[in-house]
Amino acid sequence: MVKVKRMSLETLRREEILQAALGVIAEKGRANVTLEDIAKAYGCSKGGITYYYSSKEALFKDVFKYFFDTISQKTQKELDKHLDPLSKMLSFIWFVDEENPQTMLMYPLLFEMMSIAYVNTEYQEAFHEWMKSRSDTVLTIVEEGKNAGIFQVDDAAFAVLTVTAAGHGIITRWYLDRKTYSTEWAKKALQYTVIQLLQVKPA
Amino acid sequence: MVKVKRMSLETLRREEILQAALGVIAEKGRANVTLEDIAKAYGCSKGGITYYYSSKEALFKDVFKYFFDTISQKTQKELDKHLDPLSKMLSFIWFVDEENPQTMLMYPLLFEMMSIAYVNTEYQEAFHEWMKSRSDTVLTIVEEGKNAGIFQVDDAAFAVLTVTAAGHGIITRWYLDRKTYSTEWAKKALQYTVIQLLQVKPA
DNA sequence: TTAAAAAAAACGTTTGGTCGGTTTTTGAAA
DNA sequence: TTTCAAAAACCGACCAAACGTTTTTTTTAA
Repeated sequence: MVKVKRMSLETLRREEILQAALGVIAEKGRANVTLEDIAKAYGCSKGGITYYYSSKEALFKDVFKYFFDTISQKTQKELDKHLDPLSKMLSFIWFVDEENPQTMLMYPLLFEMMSIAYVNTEYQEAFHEWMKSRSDTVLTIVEEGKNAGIFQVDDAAFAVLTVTAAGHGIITRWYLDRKTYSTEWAKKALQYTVIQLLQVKPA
Repeated sequence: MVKVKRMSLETLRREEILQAALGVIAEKGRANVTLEDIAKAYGCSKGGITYYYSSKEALFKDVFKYFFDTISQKTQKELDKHLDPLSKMLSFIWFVDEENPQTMLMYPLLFEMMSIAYVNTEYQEAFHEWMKSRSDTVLTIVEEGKNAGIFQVDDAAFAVLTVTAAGHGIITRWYLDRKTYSTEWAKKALQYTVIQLLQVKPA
């Protein structure tokens, strides 16, 4: 971990605290989290937290930034494993992985994000930017597939928004109600929506 | 409003308070709502609220129950306007109606619901039951369409879960980021997902 | 007059932020 | 290498504000 050694102590501590906070939020729900909870989870006192974060709000903002960054990085990492557009589009099933605690932690944050966004313009704006950058990434893939004749859909931009939105709905329901929306279903559904909504050319 | 006259005063007051609470939640976000906010919105004192609701939690629970009921009723009402399965499936665009404040109020509640559900088993269970009943309703329609040869998808149960989940994602993104996910897009996307995911027979 | 309905006041708890103090680390001088 | 003062890191008691709930008081209506 050269990176860690290079970090200033402050940067390191802030990230450690932030990750602890994320865990506590995912466990108790944002509204029920106190500074003491976070301090306890991290293993320090309340003073230790306020030493690195001027306010709870500031800390939470950083948590959400971390949430965005983590998802973007993971997405990119999975995309880079594949070359052809169809495989890339199907790589998004990494979202459906019950065994990966890191991934599972992100869902509560997504829900909290949406709950804040509908009332707070700053978060709403952040959500908008996130969606935009995400769409751009996917659009490149879809257009490439369209040019290659793999995706036969007319309107690539429209299809991108639709297939990503559909994916959003699928993983949301999977996370919240795995009794009805099983893991098996979620994986198949993600695949099915890609095939049907991008109109993948039959083999 | 014969119904209202038949109600006991208590039932009436409870419903009025509940609706006021819903409005305040949608406006300020659940975590930031106090009893005084609700009292002010309703036009009474804090004591007036506690006279009819033993606790804030009890009131909020009723708000979410109201939320479920309202959506179910509205859904049924829209479904009843149509006879053929395809029209019925397309009737769900009532969700996308910026001009209907009643409808728009429901989105914040949906987001709050999900935020509570991931941490509270009681709400999680309620969400599950809601999804189940919703799926059953749609399954009837899809099977009818399948028998009539309108929907050519193989697995009706699978398709139902997928098309409803996709719809969930579409309306969610539409509500939260209308800059990227325009109203026009949302309506087209709902239609498109029905057609593609249920494999509607070409005319 | 009495009981229900509503308001007002009081109460007690929780919690985020502050701040003075304590411990630990750092780095330069001896 | 040791010493030691200054800075950084961290602790935790305390405070004030916010809030849900309970209790008391007032108003309304039958």
